[in-house]
This record gives sequence, C-alpha cells and structure tokens, in this order.
Amino acid sequence: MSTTQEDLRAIALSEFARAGYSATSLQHIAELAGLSKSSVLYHFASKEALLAAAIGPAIDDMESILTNVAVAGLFGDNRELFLAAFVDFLLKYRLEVNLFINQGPSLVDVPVIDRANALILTLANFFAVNTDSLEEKMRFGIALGGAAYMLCSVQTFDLVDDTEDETRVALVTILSDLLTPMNR
Amino acid sequence: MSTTQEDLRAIALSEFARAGYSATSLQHIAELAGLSKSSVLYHFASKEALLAAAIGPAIDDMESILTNVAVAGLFGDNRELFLAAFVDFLLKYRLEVNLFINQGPSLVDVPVIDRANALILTLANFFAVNTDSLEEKMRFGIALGGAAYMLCSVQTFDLVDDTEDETRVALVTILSDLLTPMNR
DNA sequence: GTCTATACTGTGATAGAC
DNA sequence: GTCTATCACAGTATAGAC
Repeated sequence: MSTTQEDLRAIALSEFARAGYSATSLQHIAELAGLSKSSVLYHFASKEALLAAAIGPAIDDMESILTNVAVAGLFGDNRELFLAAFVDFLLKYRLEVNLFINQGPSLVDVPVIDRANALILTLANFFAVNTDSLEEKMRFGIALGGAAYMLCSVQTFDLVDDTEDETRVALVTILSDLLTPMNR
Repeated sequence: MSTTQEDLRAIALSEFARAGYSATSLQHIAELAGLSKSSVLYHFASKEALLAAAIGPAIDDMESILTNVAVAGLFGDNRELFLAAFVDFLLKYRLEVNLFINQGPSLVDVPVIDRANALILTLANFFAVNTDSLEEKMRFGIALGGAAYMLCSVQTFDLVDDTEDETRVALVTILSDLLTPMNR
C-alpha cells in the first residue's frame, strides 16, 4: 500500500529533480497527486519540509556509508567495498543525487541540504588527505563527481535501463582504475 | 569601458549560475546593477532574453569546436587538439557551463538551451559512434561530464584559483588517459 | 536611458467548513 | 483528511512621464 504522504514525497522528489525546486510549485505537485494545495500542506507543513522528506533517506544512507569509511579507512579491500557501496548508492538514489548535485549549491540555506553538503566535504577530505598532488585530487573529483553526474543527471548517454548490473560492474571498474594511482 | 548591457549580462549570468534561473528575480538583478526592474527590461526584453544573452557566446564557441571535430575527426593528434580546446572552453566559460549542466535539463523549453542540448548530443555521438562497449561509453561520459562538473560546478575541491595553468595541464592528462582506451 | 506606477498572474501559507 | 476561500507578497511585464 502507498500512503498519501509517500505519494507526495515521490512526486515532489521527481518534480524537484526534473524541473528544479524553485520552479516546482505546490500547486503543480498537488495536481499531479490529485489533491489541492491545502491538502499537500496538511501532510507537509511547508515546501521545504517536502524537500527535506524527499532527500532525507538518501542523506541518511550516505551518512552511514561515510561512517564506515571513517572507521575502516579507504585502503586495499576497504576501497573496493566503498566503491561498491558508492555505486549502489548512486543507482538507488538517482533522483536524490540528481537533485542534490544540480541544486545543492543554490539551496545552501535549507538545513537538509546543508547536511548533505557537509557529507560531501567529508568525502572529499577522505581522499584529499591522501595526496598533495593536484592531478590526484582532480582525478578523484572527476571520478566520483563524474560518476554521480553521468549516472544520475545525464540522459544523453542512455546507458542505464535494462543493463543496471552491467552498469554497476563497469562503473566500479572505471572508478577503481581512476582511484588506483593513489597508491603508486 | 563596460556598458550597462554588459554589466547586466554579467550579473545575470553570475546569479543564474549561483542561485538558479527561476530562483533569480529581475528585481534582484536590478538591485545588484543599481537599476530598477524596468530599466533592466529596457535593455533586455524579457528574463529569457537575458538568459539567452548570458550563455549565447559560450554556445557559439562550443558550436565551432564541434564543427572542427566534425571536419577533422577525433583520432590521433586531433583528439589531443580537441581535448585542449575542450578544457580551454571549460575554463573560459565556467559560469555558463555550470548554468547549463545544472539547469539545462530543467530549461528545455528555452530555445537557447535547446541549442546547447543539441550540441551535447552531437558531442556524445562523436564518441559513442566509436565503440559498442558500455564501459567505454561510460568512460567518455565520466571523463567529459566529470571534468565539466568538477571544474565548473564543484567548489568542494577548490583547486582552481592561482593554479589555472597547472589545472589545465592536469586536466588534459587525465582526460587523455581516460579516453585513450578507445584505440586499444 | 531610467524612472514610477500599474496590471496581472502565481506563489506559499493560513483559517475554517465539511 | 480534504476542501474552498482568502491572505500577503513577489513575480514578469507594460505604459507613460521625465
């Protein structure tokens, strides 16, 4: 069964990611849900609360992934485990990641987005701390940012449907390649 | 000398990229320029016209880069030339690229954005045509998308200031690495 | 070329009936 | 839990004075 709350959350997530948070009106969300604006605001106190509900679960999961990294580190087998978890995360939360990477910077003052930004900073530091080389840092940025961007945001290469397993494997391979020079 | 038009274009570009097109009001742009809303609309007939003026030059340049690719191809030295031009493009039009990659999909109905989307599709096809391998395609996507994303959109790794030359060299190296397997 | 004043629409949000 | 009615406000855009 799907509750009205869950429906609204899904609709809002989809529209926020597709058209943008500020370009999506409560009116439009209400229409898609077959409700009135007021009914939407009964379930979620504000538009911001709807945004928080939309991306909250993804942020929670990312937080637990990074907690693992903080405990286990990023070397050897642990890096492979992290990459697998990271790729799974991207595939599971495509809309949320899309919303965040595209609109995160412009939604700085929203609390739930700030949490996410802090997590990204944490992740960046895990990698940056291991090298002083500009090229290495850029390699990490391109790898993780590029993977997230291509997988969650770009429809140009429509690689993803039907071949999710293949996508997953290929992505882990590429990221592993890109990040391996760290140990040279 | 800087004309009022140029000022407005620069302010609009910066705000559209930072806060988002739909989140940026003409009122705000007018305030930053020290003008009234109406004066802004005297120089640019509409908000959309301002957007078109903001990213138009970048689109023109990208178009000429891709025309070169169409003529010269992407193999051997030509690929190096393309990568150098691409990286220079990203560095020159950081705000425009930021605006486009983050908000392009949500501004589909705006004519000037459609032109840009068509160009990206062209670029994707240049690479996609050379391989059937999913992994290869993803490699290209991550390389070009990741480079654009990291360089123009991410402030997390603040690699860019003061070291633009180093950034340029490192970026070409990484992209060359990532795209080389095409010839294996 | 810039302004004030205005028109019109749409926004997020609240109050209160059912 | 959903609705209608309403609010206060911000949005783009136009008209016309200077």
